[in-house]
Amino acid sequence: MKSSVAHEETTPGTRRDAILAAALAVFTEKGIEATTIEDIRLRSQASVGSIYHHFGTKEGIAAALFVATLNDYWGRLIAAIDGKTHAQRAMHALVDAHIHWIVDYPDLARFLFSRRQAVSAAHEQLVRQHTADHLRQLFSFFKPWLKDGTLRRMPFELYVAILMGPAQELSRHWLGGRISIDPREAIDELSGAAWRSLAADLKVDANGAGQ
Amino acid sequence: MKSSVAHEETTPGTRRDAILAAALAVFTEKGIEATTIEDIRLRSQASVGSIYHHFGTKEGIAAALFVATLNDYWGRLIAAIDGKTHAQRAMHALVDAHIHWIVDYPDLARFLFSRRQAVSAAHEQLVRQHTADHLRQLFSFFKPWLKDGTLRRMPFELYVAILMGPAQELSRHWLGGRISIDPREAIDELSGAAWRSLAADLKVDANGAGQ
Amino acid sequence: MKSSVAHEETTPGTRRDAILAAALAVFTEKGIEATTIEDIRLRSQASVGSIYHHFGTKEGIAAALFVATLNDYWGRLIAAIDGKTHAQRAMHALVDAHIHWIVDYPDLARFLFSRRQAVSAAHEQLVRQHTADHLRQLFSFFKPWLKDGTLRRMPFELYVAILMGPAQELSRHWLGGRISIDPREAIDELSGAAWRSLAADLKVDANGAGQ
Amino acid sequence: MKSSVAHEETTPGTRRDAILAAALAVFTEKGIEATTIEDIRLRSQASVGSIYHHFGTKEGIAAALFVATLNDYWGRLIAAIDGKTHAQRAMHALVDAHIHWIVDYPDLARFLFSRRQAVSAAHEQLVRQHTADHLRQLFSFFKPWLKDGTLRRMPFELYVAILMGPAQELSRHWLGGRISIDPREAIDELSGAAWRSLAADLKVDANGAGQ
DNA sequence: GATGAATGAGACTTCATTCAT
DNA sequence: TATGAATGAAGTCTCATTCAT
Repeated sequence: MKSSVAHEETTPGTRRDAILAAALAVFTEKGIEATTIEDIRLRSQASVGSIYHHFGTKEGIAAALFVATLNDYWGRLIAAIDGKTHAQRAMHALVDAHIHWIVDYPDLARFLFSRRQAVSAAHEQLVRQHTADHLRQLFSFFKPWLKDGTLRRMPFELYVAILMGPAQELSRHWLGGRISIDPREAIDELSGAAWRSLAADLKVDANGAGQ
Repeated sequence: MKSSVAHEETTPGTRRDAILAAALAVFTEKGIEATTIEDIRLRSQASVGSIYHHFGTKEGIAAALFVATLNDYWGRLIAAIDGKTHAQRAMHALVDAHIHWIVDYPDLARFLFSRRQAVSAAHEQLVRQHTADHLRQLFSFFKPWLKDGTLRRMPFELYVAILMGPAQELSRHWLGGRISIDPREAIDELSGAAWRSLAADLKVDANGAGQ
Repeated sequence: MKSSVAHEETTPGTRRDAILAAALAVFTEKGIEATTIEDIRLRSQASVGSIYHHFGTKEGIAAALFVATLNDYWGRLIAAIDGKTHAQRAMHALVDAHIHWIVDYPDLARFLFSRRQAVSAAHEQLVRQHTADHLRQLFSFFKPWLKDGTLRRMPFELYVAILMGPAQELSRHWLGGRISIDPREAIDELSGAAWRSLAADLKVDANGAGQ
Repeated sequence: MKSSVAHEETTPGTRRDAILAAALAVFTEKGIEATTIEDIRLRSQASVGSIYHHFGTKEGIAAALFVATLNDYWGRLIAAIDGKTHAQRAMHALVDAHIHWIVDYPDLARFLFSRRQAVSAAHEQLVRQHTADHLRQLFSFFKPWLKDGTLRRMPFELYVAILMGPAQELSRHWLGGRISIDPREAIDELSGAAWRSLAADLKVDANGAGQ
C-alpha cells in the first residue's frame, strides 16, 4: 500500500519513497510527535541529510504523507460511487469503500484520522483545500437525488455526518483495537442504517414517524 | 466544569486540583505533547516538584485528567437517559446530552476525543476499564427494548456506532472548526436519524412516536 | 552486624539505628551518591522529616555510618593483636582479623573501602583523626619488635603497606567479585608472606639476598 | 599522557579526544558522579550534542576513558617485564613500572583505581575482558619460574595480591594524600619484600640474587 | 520526635536542523 | 544528491532540603 500512496506523488525518487514508507511505519508505531528523524533514518536507510534534502522539515514529511494518504482515500471513495445511479446503491458503495480502505490499510487510516497531530498549522490550509475539493466532488453525485426528492433535505455537513458517521465511529473503535467484530461484516447493516436515516419518504412515515 | 472534573477525585487537594485545571487549559491550547511541564507550572502556580509529587509523570497528569473527564462525560449521558421509558426518547436524550456536553465544554471534549495521544499504554488499561463499565451501564437501559422487539437486533458495538456515530462525527468537525452550524440545532435531526436507523419496524411508530 | 556498628553510637534510638541500617543496605546496593533519601526512607520505614531530624544531611548519614564502621573494623584489629607477644603471631592475628571481618561483613567492608565517595570534605578531618588514633595504637604494639631487632626498620607507612597490602588487595578483588577463592584459606599464606617480608634477619640473608 | 590514552582509540577524532581529555580532568577534580556534562562541555569546548554523539551517555565517556586508561597502564607493566630473564628482576621491573606510572599520571591512576564508580554494570563486562587478557599475558611471563621451582606455588590470584598489593596499598595512600614519602624511594624496598615473600626457598638466592 | 507536601535548582538527555565535505 | 558530525535550545524528571502541622 505504501507504494500506492507514494505512487501518487513520485515516480523518480525511490529514495523519497523509502523515506515516506519508513515515516508511515514509524508514525504508526509511535505517533507523529514521538517519532524522531533518527527513527525514520534507521527505517529508511537514508541519511539525515538526505531526508532533509527531500522534505525540508519533519512536518514536511508528515504533510506530504498526509496529502498523499488523503488523496488515496478520497480517490477510493469517488471511484466507488462513480456511475452509481441509485441513491441507496451509492450509499452502500461509499460505506463499502470506506470500510475496505480502512481494513486494507489500517496504518494509513490511523494516520489519516489523527488529523490534528498530523498536520501543523503551516500545512492546514493545504489540507483543507484538498478536502474541500473532494467533498464538492462527492456532493455533485448526490445533488440530483436531493433535487428529485429521493433524499431528505438537510445541511450538507449534517448529511455527511449521518451518512458516514456510523461507519467512521465503528472504524475508529476497530483501529483502536477496542472492538472485535470485523467491520466488513457490518457494511450492509451500516449502509442500511444510512439509507433509512436519509431516505426522504418511507410510506410508513405517513403514520407519524417524522418524529 | 474544571471543578466538576476535579470534584470526583479530591477534596483535600486544592493544589492537586489547580494543577489539573491548568493542565487541561494548556493541553487544550497546545495539545498534550506540545505542552510542557513549565507551561503547567506557570498556569497552576505550583512548583515542578509539587507537580511530580502528585502525578509522577507528565503522562500521569494526562491520565488523571482523562479519567476524570471520561467519568464526567459518561455521567452526563447516563443521567440523561435515566428514567426514560420510551426508546425514541432515550435516544433523543442521549444525543442531546452528548451534543450539549460538547458545546458546553469544548476543551474537555477535544481532550477526551484525542484519546490516542492522551493516554499512554501505561494507563490504557485503566481507561478501558472505566469505559467498559459505562458502556455496560448504558447497555442495561436498552436491553428491554431489544427484548420486546422495539429495536433491531445487532451487535452491541454496531449499535453504539449507529446511535452515536453521526452526533460524534458532527461534533468532531465542529470542534475542529471545520463546520459552521450550531450542533445544538442538529439534535432533533440526528436523534431522528438514529431512531429511523435502529427502530425495529416502522409500524410500531404509529403507537408511541410523538416523542 | 548492623547492630554491632550502630551499637557503638547509640542505645536510645531504635529509629536512628533503623535508618543507619537501611542506609548501609542501600549504599551497598547502589553506591552512596546514587542512593537517595527516598531509598533510605523506604527501607527504614522512617519519614523524610525523621531522617533529617536525626542526621541533618545525607552526608551526615554517610559520615555517621563511616565512623561507626571504621571504629568497628579497627576495634577488631586491635583486639586481635592485643596480648600477642611474638611478632609473627601478631602479624598472623592482624591478617586473620582483617580477612575475617571482611568475609563476615562484606557490605560494611565495601562501604569502608570506598573511602573517597563515602566521606565528604566536611567530614574528612574527623575520619583522619580517628584513623590516626588507631594507627598510633597499632604502632605501639610493634615498637618493641622494631627496637629489639626482630623486624626490619623502614618508614612506618611502608611498613603498613607491606604488612596489610596483600591481604587488602586480595580482599578488594574478592569484594568486587573478581576472585573465586575463599580469602580465609589464604590467611596463612598471606601472613607468612608478610613475615618473610618484614622479619629482620633470616640467616640465609647472609648469602646476599638483601637484594 | 592524555594523548597517550587517547592515542589508542583514535586518529580521526580530534574532537573526541578533546572530550576524553576534558572528562579525565574533571573526573579527577570532582569525582565521576559529581561531574556534570556541563563541566565536560566547558572544558572540552564541545557542544552537548557532540558529546552525546560520540559517547551516548555520561557513563559511556567514563567507560571509554576507563578502558583506554586500563590499557595504557597494563601496556606499561607488560613492556617493563618483557625480556626480563630473572624472576627477581622481573618483579622489580613490575613494581618500578607500577609506581612510576602512578607518580607520572596520578589523575589517571586515581581514575583507574576508582573502578567501582567508574564503570557501570553496563560496561563491566568489557572491562573484565580486558583485565583478564592482560592478566593472562602477565602470567605467561611467570610460568617458567613457577615450573622451574624459582617461585613458590600458590593460587594465581594470591600471587598477584602478594606481588603488587604492597605497592598498590602505598600508591592508594599516596594518591589520597595521606602519606608524605615519595613512592619512588620505596621501590627497592617493596620489590625486595615481594621477592622475599614469593621466592621458593632462599638457598637459590645465593646463585642469582645480585638484585 | 514524626510526618509528608512543597520547593526549585539543576542534571541528563533528546532532537530538529545545519553545513562542510 | 548524499553523508554524518556538530549544534544548542529545551524538555522531563530527580532529589536534597525545608517547614507547617
